[in-house]
Amino acid sequence: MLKQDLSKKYEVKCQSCSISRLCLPVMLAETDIEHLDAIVQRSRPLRKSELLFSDGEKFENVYAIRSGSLKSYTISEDGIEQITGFHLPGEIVGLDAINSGSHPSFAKALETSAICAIPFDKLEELARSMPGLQQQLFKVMSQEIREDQELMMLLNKKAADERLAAFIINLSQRFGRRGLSSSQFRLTMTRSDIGNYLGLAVETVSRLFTKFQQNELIDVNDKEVSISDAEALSSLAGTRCHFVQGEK
Amino acid sequence: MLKQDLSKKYEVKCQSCSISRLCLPVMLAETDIEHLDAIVQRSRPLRKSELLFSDGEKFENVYAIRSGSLKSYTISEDGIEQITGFHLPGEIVGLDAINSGSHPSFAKALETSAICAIPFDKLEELARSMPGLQQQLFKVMSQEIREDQELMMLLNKKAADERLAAFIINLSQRFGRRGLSSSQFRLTMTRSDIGNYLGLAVETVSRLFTKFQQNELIDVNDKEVSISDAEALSSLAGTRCHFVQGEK
DNA sequence: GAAAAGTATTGATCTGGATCAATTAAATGG
DNA sequence: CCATTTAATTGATCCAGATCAATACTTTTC
Repeated sequence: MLKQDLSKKYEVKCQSCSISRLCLPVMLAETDIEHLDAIVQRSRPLRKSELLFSDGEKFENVYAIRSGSLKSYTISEDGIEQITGFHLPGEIVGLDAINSGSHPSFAKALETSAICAIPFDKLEELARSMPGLQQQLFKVMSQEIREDQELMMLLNKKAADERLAAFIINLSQRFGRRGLSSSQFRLTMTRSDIGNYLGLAVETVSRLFTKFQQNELIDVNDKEVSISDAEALSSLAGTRCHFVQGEK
Repeated sequence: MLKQDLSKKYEVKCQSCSISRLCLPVMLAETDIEHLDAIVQRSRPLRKSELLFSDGEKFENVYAIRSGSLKSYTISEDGIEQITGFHLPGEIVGLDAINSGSHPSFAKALETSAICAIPFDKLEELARSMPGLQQQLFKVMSQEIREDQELMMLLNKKAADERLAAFIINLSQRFGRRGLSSSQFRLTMTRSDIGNYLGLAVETVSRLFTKFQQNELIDVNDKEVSISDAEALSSLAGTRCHFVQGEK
């Protein structure tokens, strides 16, 4: 590869980014996307286990995921890790830092991941002149609030198997929306991560994967999952499949 | 009271509102507050158990609480209620509806409560010309996201007594910030509401109140709570060594 | 102001999932 | 490549808190 290519290697413009329709530009006109693109900073991809930001770090950017996946988590005073979310391409990470001015959580790559850093002060300024961008920012944050409410229901009111089923269905839908198979995918997080997120012990998660397999709901081979009976899994999850079928 | 007074009865302007420093106007100049005040709609207070909005209702306003308290909650398909938050004066309710355009939750008054309705389209428009207001909106939403993360930690990783202690400490701090006593206050929600919110059975909540009283952490008389040992209660809410026995 | 409905407390019992323990499998790194 | 660490599975045991049950108290309604 030529030298000049290296410096441009990660320069996928918003205009040509494959997941822009799931990301901040979703509501923007072509010319507006260019303005957004102009403030976006791209750097070399994060490798597995590398941190995007840490608790206590000064808040300067929010981050859009272009490819790969991350987990975000907090660590309490007594050193206990709590995973607060898994993030896929098109999603915005770091919004929890706006209020205090410093990140209250960590974000770590679960696999090699390409990230766009967006300086928040510039984004705010841009949002003032671009109604569609302001709206999209409000929507993204609103959605995160709503999703946390659903998660609260999951953690407070659902049994272990319902939680795991909901988790798998949720991942499936999110993969589907990104143009990937919603019936077959690779888990980039460990069983322990899943348990941590869902408030279950690793052993319970492992046993449930085995049980789901025995009941022919899914076919699981280590990290590789394929959904055999989406209907039954959804009904166990207790969530209506609000996306009409037709995805492969 | 004279007739013309009735029509003006609830017209407490933002400029003279006692909790404006905790509400949206916090970062605004006097003239900006006037603009905000101009779009705020006030009506007769909600009485106990009246709904501010319901799941499925078209999203038009966000709401600022002037006095009283509310709970917000979702109801799953199988009819199970999940309380997602309790709201005090100065807090903004309804932000979870921005994304979908319709409310995904209910908000119900826990006592007689004065509410300001703020048309969101007008608020968005105003935010474009008022950087401080846009910033405050982002901050309020960011804070809600961060608080939900903390709650997730509480629900996933903490024992029943730690959850209730954290809940009481949290309420105490919020009352304090509103110029009320942080050591003595009235719970406006039922034991059942508290249990629902914290993922505990009513019986467990009731038993814990009794136990906290016996251990002289609090003094509780039905809805009236006074904190006797804030130090101990805080430490219970935060860190706790799982190996130490000694409680009977 | 009596009846009904909702709220709170306390005791007895039961159980889902945590914890402990052991083994196997898969990454990681020197 | 082998060695070490980390991840996953499966079995056995245990317990925090749910559930069931009974009573009392408090608020609402007619």
